[in-house]
Amino acid sequence: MNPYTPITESLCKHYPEIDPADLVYSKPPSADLGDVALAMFPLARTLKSAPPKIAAEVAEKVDFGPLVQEVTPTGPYLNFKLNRSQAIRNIVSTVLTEQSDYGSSDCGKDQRVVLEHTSINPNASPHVGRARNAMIGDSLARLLRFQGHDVEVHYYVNDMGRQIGLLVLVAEELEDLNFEQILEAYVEANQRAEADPDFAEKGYELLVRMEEGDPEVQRQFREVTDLCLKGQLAVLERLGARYDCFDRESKYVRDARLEKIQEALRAKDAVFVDEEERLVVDLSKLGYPHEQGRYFVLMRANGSSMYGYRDIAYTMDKESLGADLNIMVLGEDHKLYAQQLQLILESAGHKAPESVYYAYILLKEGKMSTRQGKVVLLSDFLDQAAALAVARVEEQCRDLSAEEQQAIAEKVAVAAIRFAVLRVNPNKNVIFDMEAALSFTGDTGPYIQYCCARIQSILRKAEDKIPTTPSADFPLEAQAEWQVAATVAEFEEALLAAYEQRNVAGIGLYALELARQFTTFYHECPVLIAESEALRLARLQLCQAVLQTLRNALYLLGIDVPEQM
RNA sequence: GCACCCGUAGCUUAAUGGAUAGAGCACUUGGCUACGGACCAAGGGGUUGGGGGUUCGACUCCCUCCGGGUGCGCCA
Repeated sequence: MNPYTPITESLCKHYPEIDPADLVYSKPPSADLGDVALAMFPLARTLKSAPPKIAAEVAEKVDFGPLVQEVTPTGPYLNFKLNRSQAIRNIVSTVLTEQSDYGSSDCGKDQRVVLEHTSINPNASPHVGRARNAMIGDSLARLLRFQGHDVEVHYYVNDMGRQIGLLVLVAEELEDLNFEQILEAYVEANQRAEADPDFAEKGYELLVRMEEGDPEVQRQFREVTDLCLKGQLAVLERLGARYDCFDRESKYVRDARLEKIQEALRAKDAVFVDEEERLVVDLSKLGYPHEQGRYFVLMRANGSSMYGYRDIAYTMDKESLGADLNIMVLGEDHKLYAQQLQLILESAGHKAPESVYYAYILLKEGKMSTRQGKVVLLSDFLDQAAALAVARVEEQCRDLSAEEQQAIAEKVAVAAIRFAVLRVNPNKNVIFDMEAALSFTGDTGPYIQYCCARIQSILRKAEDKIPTTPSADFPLEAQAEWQVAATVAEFEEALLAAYEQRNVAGIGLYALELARQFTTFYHECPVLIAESEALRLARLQLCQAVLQTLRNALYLLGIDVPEQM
């Protein structure tokens, strides 16, 4: 919602040539300048005049109606002092009416989306680095749905390939393999393959038999990957990530569509068998401009397929679902690979999906390393965070059962990790600081949850049924009241930016800002013991509106709001 | 070597090319007879990696150098 539309309308009425999209409202740098500011720069071209001149002229000539109490031109800016009571009333009323839809601009209406994310290799317990994909993907799915899209979330299960072959070999030697042992088994398998060429060769042989359809080998692959996937999903489930479809890579080994791709490549003379008998694509024939990354191997000499070959079939399969948007979340290490895949698909007249990239999560000590044990496992983090949180909850929510306390602690733990990861722009490396992520103070998910808990505490104590329509007598005009309401009004714009940029980081920063504004209001403006009944009710409604907005924002980040904590 | 991403306060980070670069952590000082102190108020701390350029105006765009991340023919 935009509470400033009356201003826009007045301006456009006086200057019909103005494009309303050029009117961008912002907060003035200092509160005594006014309640809302409007920059004149974008109007300079259409009105053929200098911004400061425009500001002065507009302030003198345009009648802005009852919402605006005062207009002051300040250089190239126009600063408005508003009838705050009226403006806040409009904002609160909108939120209380739209409730859990508040903030949606419904821009994805009637559009279907296929979104693939997470797709962790089934060989180990997910660490927080891998989980960045799941958190970004899951939040993106929530945002797309919130904006009206019909979203289908896909998870590609890499249930074959050399790594699984080696894992099967190690698994054979163990009595009963469980999920916890797989991380170790995987490391061991790789070390052995490096040291012992025969062992490595056995892995490749297993792969060939798998692709040829040997039922026993297929059973073994299935057993190992199922075990891994099940364990991984249990951890991802704690994060709140949900998937609609699991697509197994092994399904795409002998896909008929790959023949068509080969034909198209041959027609452009872009595929050849190299000196080591591999089937290779020469991407330079498809317009790839560099020497590095020019070759893309489809099949090994022994006839088994490479990952990319199967992925071509999988990508076409997703394309055939006919969605309006086809999006995948990828680590930045896949950038070149995705570009290569795109060239191949487009050469055969297919459309590659839109990629959303994210950079790696690093530790303060440097890169995460499985072999050196320098990883933070997601489950370990959640366990530690929940243990810390439950100690606090036991103190502060004594009337609750142990189960309820544990459930709250788990929500706090998830908020801590999801917020710590999602608030950073995805193209930047996240420096993951275990201590900071476990502290729950400052710019954190639990801080926002705490703000919500306080609001709910007020609402509980008020015991009023809060009407969704604010009364005509709505005496909110204090600075803190205005600031928090104005921030509430910015929600839709923040979500639209997140949607367009496919970047949910802004939602986290927005929620943080709103929570901070509310806390200032909370300390300055007593609600339950306000001077008048009208003021008390208006403030309760403002509280309700802030809570609703924070809930909606946190929902998009996959963070639950506990009633108490 | 080539390509892509990043570099902002001691640390972690924010800013559709626009007003005085905004927060959190840490540090200093103050605030609980409380609508919940997982909090608030105030303070110190910045040549936005270096150097050029474009622009009325650059953290933002272009060039270059330095530093970090990522990728570059039988891993997935």
